[in-house]
Amino acid sequence: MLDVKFIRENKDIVAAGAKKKRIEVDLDRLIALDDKRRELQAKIDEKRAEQNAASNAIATARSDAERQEIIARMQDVKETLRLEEESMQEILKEWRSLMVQVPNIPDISVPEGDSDADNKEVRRWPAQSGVEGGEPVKFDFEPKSHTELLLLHDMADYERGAKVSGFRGYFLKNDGARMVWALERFVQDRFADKGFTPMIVPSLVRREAFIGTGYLPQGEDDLYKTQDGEYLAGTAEVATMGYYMDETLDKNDLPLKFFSFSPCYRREAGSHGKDAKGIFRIHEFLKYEQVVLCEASHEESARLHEEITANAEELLQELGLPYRVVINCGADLGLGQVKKFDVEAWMPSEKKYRETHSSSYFHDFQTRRLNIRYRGEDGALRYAHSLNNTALATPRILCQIVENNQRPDGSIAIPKALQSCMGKETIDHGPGNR
RNA sequence: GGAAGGGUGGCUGAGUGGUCUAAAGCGCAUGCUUGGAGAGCAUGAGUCGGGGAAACUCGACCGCGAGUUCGAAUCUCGCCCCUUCCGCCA
Repeated sequence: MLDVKFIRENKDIVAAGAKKKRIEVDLDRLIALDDKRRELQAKIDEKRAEQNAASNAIATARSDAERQEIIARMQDVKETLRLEEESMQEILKEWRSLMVQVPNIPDISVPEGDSDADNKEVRRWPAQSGVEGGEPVKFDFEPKSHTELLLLHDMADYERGAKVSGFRGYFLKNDGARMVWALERFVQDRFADKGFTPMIVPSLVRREAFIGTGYLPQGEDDLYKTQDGEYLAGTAEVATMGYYMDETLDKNDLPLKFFSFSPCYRREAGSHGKDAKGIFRIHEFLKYEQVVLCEASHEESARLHEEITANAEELLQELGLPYRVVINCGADLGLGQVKKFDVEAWMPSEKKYRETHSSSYFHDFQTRRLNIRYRGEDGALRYAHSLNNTALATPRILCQIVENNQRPDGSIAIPKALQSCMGKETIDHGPGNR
C-alpha cells in the first residue's frame, strides 16, 4: 500500500508505474474519494468537538433544566453525526478497496514488457556458457527429461501421487526422497553463518498477513482456504512477514534476516496445461525462503537485494547448475514489488532456463500494510523496508539436478555438495532404486 | 469440543455511565544534586489524522467490530486472542 498523500502528490508517477505493470487503477476516482473523505472527516471532527464540550457542560450543569436543554439540543447533533458517519462508511469502503489495488512503483531499471517473455537477461553462469540461445551444457546424446529420469530411477511416483492426492500429486521415493533431505541439509549448512535467523514458520495463516504481504485481496483464486477461514500459504514469506506485524522494531537490530522454512501450497489456478507432468509445478512443496527487513532506504534495499540474489547464485554454482539471472519486466512484477530478479537454471530437455529462485524488494509497501515500523535516529517512526528471495525450493530443483547430471546410460552423477549426505556419488539402477 | 476467568499506555495495575484530559507503582528521558554513580527532588514523555510558519489546537485510539445513550474504557451483541480446568491427540 502506498501513502495516500504520496498518491495525491505524485499521481503521474503512480499512474506511470501502474501502466508499466499493466495494472488498471482509477486514480482520479481514488483522489476524488479522498477529497470527500477528508472533507467529511473535518465535519465529523467538528461535531465530535461539539459533543465533547456539551458533555462537559452537562456534567457540570447547575440545574436539571439546564441539563435537559443541552441534551435536547445535542439530539439534533447526534442525528446529523449519524448520517455523516454513515456516508463516511460508504466512502471508506470504496476508498479502501481502491487503495489496496494501487501498485507499488517499479524501479527505473525495470524493463517495459507485457509478459515474462519480455524479461531481460542480466548475466549467466558459467559466463562463457554460449551466446544468447546457445546451450550451456552439450550432450552427445538425447537428454532425458526430469520426468523420465525420476521415473526411471524410481525416485518419484506420479500415478500413485494422482491416485492419492489428485492432479499434480506426487510421491518422492528412494533417492528422490534422499536427495530432498540432502538438499535441505545442504541449504541449512550454507545459511548457517550468513547472519540469517533460521525459522520454521506456519503455512496455515490468517487473512491479515496475506493482505499485508499483498497476496490478498487480489489472489483469492491462487490460495487454498480452510473451513475455518485461514489460508494455506504458498511461501514462508507470508508468515515470516506477519511475525512482526503491528510491532516497532529496534533500529539496531536491522537488517533482520530470516531463513524460513515451510511447506507451501499453491492452487496453480489458471496453470492447467502448463508443466502438467512431473514435479516442476505442483500444489504442495517445501521451500526455504530468505526474508529481510531493513531500514527505510532505497540504497539499503538495493544492496540487500543484490546480497540475497547472490546467496541463491552461490547455491546453484556449488550444485554445478548453469543458470541465468533475469530482471523481470513491468508486467511480470507483483503488485507490491519494486524490482525482481528471477534466477533460472538450465533445463536440458526443454533447452530453456527455468525458474528456481525469485528475488524481489518492496520498499515499505508490505510493512505499511503490516504496520511494521522502527524508530529512526531523529526519533520519528518509519515503515521498514522488506525483501525476499527463495533460498531453495524442493522438489523443483531436482528437475534441473537430474537433467544436468545425467549420463548416456541413464545414470545420474550426484553433485559433490550432496554426496556425503546421500552416501554415494551416483544414482544408477541398484539396490534401493529398483 | 465443553466450562470458567481475562484482554487498559514500555511493563504491573486501578477504573462498572459524565472534568477519564485514564489513578498509582515500576521503568524511561532531561535537569538539579554528586568527585562519579545511586538515592532524593523537579520536569517531561504515546500513536494516527485534520488545521497552523510556529507556539499551539481539534479529533480518534482502553483486543476488533457493531449497538444503546445527549455522553461508553465502563452497559448490550458478535468476533479474535490469552489463561486455567475437562475431553481428544502426534
